[in-house]
Amino acid sequence: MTELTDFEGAVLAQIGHGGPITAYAVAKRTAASTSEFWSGSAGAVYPLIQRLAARQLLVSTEAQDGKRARTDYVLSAEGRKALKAWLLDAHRASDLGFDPLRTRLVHMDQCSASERKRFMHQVAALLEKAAGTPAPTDDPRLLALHETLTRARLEWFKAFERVHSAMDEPAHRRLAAR
Amino acid sequence: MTELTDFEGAVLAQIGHGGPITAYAVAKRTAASTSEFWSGSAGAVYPLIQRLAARQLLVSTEAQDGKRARTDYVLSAEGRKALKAWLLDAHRASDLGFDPLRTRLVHMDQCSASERKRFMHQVAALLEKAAGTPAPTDDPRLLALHETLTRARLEWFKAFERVHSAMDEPAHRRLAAR
DNA sequence: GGCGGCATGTAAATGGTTACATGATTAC
DNA sequence: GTAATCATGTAACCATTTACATGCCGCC
Repeated sequence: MTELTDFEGAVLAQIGHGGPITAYAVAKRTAASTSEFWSGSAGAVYPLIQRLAARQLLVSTEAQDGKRARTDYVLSAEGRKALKAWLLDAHRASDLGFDPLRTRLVHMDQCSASERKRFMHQVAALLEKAAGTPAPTDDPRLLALHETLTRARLEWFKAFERVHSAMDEPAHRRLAAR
Repeated sequence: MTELTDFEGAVLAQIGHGGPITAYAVAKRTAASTSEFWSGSAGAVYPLIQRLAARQLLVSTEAQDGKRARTDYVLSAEGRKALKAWLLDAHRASDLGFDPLRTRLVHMDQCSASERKRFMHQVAALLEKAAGTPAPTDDPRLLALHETLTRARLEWFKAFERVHSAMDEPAHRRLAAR
């Protein structure tokens, strides 16, 4: 069996936690998550869940809601095993992944000081806002995760800003400022 | 003109900084970056650069290295404009993006305490290692960015660990520990 | 009883990955 | 002089996105 992709793992984990659950509900929750990295579109989620079911990681049960057919999914034993292998993969977990902010900050030297200043201001405001907004959940663990994450992100950004702008100052100003 | 993807932006930025440069060099630098999110494979980079050139964001010049043909690229004026629009997009920049660690931590309740403990240990070790390894560059700004980032990531992880394990303790132990 | 939006999908386009191909160059 | 590796790609595959299709439900 080939390894789960990260999206497959995330969906499997959602089903493992919330199941029995429909593909529609998985899509909606994904779409509502704090990151915009996965859109949670039907076009992604329905085929993905069908693939997982074909691999026997999910078992489906047909149900009827009045006149509308519905398919509910839960993890199979195999599915739970695959989920754990994905979840507990420390090497994959500790990669940096993709951060649109980091990706841009690396190249900040390619714009003028005023452009940079304006950008840093805007970003700081958006990060502050994110840090002030609780996660869309009532699970205290997820709230804590989101809070520590957004706060750490903001602190990191500020630390970088300090270092970066310190480097902008010519040496004599840096000395004079002591 | 449609918006640049993040990978297109990152490649444009590399060319803007290092140009004139070949597709091969861009691919190699991408492959050597600290994140494994983009593989930097020829199959991704060559077509991407061809697309950017077709959109007139790059200008190419043919050169000869002994017997081997080579194509060098630099930004056009349009290309620099597009790069800045991508680079200074504060809204896209402040999204969380994709973090394989965050994606997993959200679901840590789905494994046993011992599995979780082992995982957290392994991850902590890997993050410590990353924080102790300087970025593969000699640009002091990038070094600083990488250092603040890896340190912040480690601090965030530890903060989460503290909160999470505090929640594991039954109330009387939490009180007794005062 | 018609209309907005809910629930369930499918189709085409896009963009990245792995794997392969091919000729030039370097190391031994 | 031949094996490894560099440099330049192309091809087949795969996952995700946007856009579309369709029938059901609740509401006015």
